[in-house]
Amino acid sequence: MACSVEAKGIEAMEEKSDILAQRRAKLDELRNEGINPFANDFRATHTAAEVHAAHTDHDAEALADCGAHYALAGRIMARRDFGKAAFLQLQDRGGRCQVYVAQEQLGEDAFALYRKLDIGDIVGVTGTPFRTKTGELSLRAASLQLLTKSILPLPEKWHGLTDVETRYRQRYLDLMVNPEVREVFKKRSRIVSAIRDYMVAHDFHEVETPMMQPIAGGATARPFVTHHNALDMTLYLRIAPELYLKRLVVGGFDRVFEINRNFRNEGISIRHNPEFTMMEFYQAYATYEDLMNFTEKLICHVAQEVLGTLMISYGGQPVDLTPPWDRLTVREAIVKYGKVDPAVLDDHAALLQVAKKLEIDVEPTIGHGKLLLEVFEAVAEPHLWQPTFITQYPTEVSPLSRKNDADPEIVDRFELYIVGRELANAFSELNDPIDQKERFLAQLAEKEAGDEEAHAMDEDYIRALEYGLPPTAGEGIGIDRLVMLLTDSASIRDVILFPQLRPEKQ
RNA sequence: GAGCCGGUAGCUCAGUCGGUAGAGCAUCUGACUUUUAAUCAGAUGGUCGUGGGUUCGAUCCCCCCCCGGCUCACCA
Repeated sequence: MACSVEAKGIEAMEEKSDILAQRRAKLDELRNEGINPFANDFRATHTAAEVHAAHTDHDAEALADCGAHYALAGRIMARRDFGKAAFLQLQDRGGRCQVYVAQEQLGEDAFALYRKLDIGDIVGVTGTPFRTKTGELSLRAASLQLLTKSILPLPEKWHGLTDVETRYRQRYLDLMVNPEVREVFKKRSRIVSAIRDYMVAHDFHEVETPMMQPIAGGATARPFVTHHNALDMTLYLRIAPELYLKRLVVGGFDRVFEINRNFRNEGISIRHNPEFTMMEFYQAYATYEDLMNFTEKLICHVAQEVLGTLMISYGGQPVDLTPPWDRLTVREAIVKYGKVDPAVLDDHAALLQVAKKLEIDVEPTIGHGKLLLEVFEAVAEPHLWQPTFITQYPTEVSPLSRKNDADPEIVDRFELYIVGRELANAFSELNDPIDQKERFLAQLAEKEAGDEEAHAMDEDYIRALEYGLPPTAGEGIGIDRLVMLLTDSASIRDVILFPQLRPEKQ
């Protein structure tokens, strides 16, 4: 018995020293005093940003006379106590506002409550604006109410939260204490809105197509596999919406777009997350050349709208988005950046030698088109820092693109590169059902030969083409990568709120 | 999947050529009615990522594993 009493004593001591336990004890104390630590009867009239905006030009005298009265709600991010008065930083969705709490204004009871509050608590404050000695616009609290008690301590006020793992796992904390992170995600939202507005303004119709597909088509990538119990069937998370969107063009939606997630069961890197956001859009009676012009205008519109400039910087290097952007063919890019003799580009054996010299790992049986693309990616891609359209892709690597009328070895396709990264991929769509079926069959042969990423046969898509897909051009724009570019973010995880991580160890 | 780097208090970090650890901030107690990382005095706080090995003794050395970052591979 004596033993258990002693154990209890130790437990109590440990509890007293533990911040979580201290905060829990405060919770109980507040409840015992009849205060609801999770009240929901406060209505803010303004945000911190609105208060600042209303009084930017007001000096102390003007403020005293303005007669304004505000109710703000937010989280206490900092406090500086001076006995019977204190300053605190209140943070809401619009920013921060300093609040001056003094026993003189609040009264003894309310001030006693204030003293029980902690950094991290969410409160409602009413009061009048004034300027402190140092000129900071502040709210003189007339009343203070606890709205939500926080029982975990916030990261440090000066260094903040820098541990990358914690920032990704506990994004709520990251957003709470790192204002620049909040800005990135606000910007992301504005970018998506600007894109959507631009598309709608150009008569595109927004749609949503299946994320769970019986055939994962529209791209070459390994899919995630799942199972529907009631239908007892295998389903794939989509790797692209392409084939569904084109079905809609067949159906008469001449201009469609979708901004949504794709899922690809592949490696994770600074540029790849298993789920990522793409905008795909299709325009009937247009060609890939029309889309190049459109893409320039779209991205410039977004940059101008969100950043107010076309001269941006990424990773410390300038990027000039001013149109017109450079246009190079795959071959021209290889010659320009790889210092490769143009004659070699048509000589398979010689090009294989070039690839070998570049230490590109290629199968000896590789097709010429694939080989060209491999060499292009090795020698040219890293140099494409300023916005550049690359055209004339080999037919072999473009199973859904329309062949060029003059040269069937290439297709009417472009990819857009900025800061050495592929940002968009577009082509005039293949709308000949017989040609499409043959390309699917060729892909099928590759699949049987062991290529896991080869495109699957989609009979219904062929059927749709047999009804007639008007001449159409389509494009996919990687939204995450565009956001990375426009927010100067080094990692895709910095523009995805909850990037994929392994589960936290318990 | 491979290579390199990292994991120490709530947060940001230091440290121990092997003798069970420190600082700042946060927290607690006290002082303080215009601060701006407020200040001053005192105090609490750690299974040093997990498991094993070597050793009289491991947070430190060795091995396995877990988690993360970067590079590469796959890809957008």
